[in-house]
Amino acid sequence: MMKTGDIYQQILDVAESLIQSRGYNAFSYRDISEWVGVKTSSIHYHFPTKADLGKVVVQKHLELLAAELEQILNHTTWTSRKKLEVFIDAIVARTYQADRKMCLGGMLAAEVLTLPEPIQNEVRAFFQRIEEWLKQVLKEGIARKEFNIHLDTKSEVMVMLALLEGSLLLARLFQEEKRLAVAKKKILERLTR
Amino acid sequence: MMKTGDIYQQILDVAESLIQSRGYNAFSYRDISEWVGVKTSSIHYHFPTKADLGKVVVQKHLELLAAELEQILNHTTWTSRKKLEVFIDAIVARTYQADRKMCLGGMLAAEVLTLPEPIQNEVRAFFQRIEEWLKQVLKEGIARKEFNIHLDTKSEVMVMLALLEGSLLLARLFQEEKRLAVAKKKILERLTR
DNA sequence: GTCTATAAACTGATAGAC
DNA sequence: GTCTATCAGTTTATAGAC
Repeated sequence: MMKTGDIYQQILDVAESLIQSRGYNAFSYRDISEWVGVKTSSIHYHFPTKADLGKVVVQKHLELLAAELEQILNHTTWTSRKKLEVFIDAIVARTYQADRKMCLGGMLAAEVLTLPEPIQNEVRAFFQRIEEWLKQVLKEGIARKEFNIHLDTKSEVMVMLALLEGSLLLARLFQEEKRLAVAKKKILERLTR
Repeated sequence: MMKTGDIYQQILDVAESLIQSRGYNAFSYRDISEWVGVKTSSIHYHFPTKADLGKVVVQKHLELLAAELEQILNHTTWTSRKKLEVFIDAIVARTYQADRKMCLGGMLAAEVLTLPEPIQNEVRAFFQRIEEWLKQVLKEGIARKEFNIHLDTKSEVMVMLALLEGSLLLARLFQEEKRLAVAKKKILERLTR
């Protein structure tokens, strides 16, 4: 027995999963139709165009992640380092460890030149939010003298994110989770030197 | 006036360009047809299936890159650091600086779960070759006491490549070439500390 | 080697019955 | 809200004439 709105959510979940594993250009309403068990016309009822669907997928994905990031920040007893560790673990858990999925944002970033503009904008918003959060944690760690005072937070955040995304891409290609462990270690090492 | 085999090469060039900007799943024989000026059936004459075409694109791309890497290595008067710089510049020149293209291997790595197996294997071979080369340069630099003796070359190579790929992805998304400059700087910094 | 013609499958999308 | 039926356009691919 399913409650109202359940199909709507199921469509979003399947679409998110398909984008993370196959990409925006490699999934169709038919795929979703088969996974959810409704006809493609029903999907169009909830999401008139594929661009609409894609946009909502990224929005909801960001909403959930942002809430999780907020929670991490609120753990006042955690060190800044611990917060970064939990963040990285959270990302890996919903990507590589979840059926070798890629980061939603990273996948769409690769396809960016083919995406409808509204989706492009959501993808940028996604990474901007993550970078803001990382910057906040870095500054906190510096203020607490936990991290190196001479860190350039702006470029340090860029490096952390790029290293994480690149490692997700390559770990998936080679099926080597070790690459993610290395990335995590090196990201954390950079901060205390 | 065009010599024999020219169409063959043109098809490869256009396909390579389309994959780097749009991805394997977002280009069609029709696209190539329009760019090259031949019918799609003529493309099938040269490359019976799309998988064949994709595979040859990656093979040739790797061949050219490998030759360039070989040449870099042969500059006996260059420092190891200089060799790495030239390598990074070469990658950026044929990606971001060439119409915001993505790295061919990186793009295909994102789509890996949707690719025909022969292409998947070529993509892995592509990155394996790059990593071998990087390892060689690192070891050379260490032997010359140019780089830190305590470097773990295996994981250091992973970090360099992941950071480069992630930066290409994000620089493209935000149209910020600065991200590539930062990546280059940080990659080189890691080696002498 | 390139063309015309054609096929069969798939795509995102709409109209209208229930 | 979901369905059936249908659309026009696209995709990869083949057969056969030139």
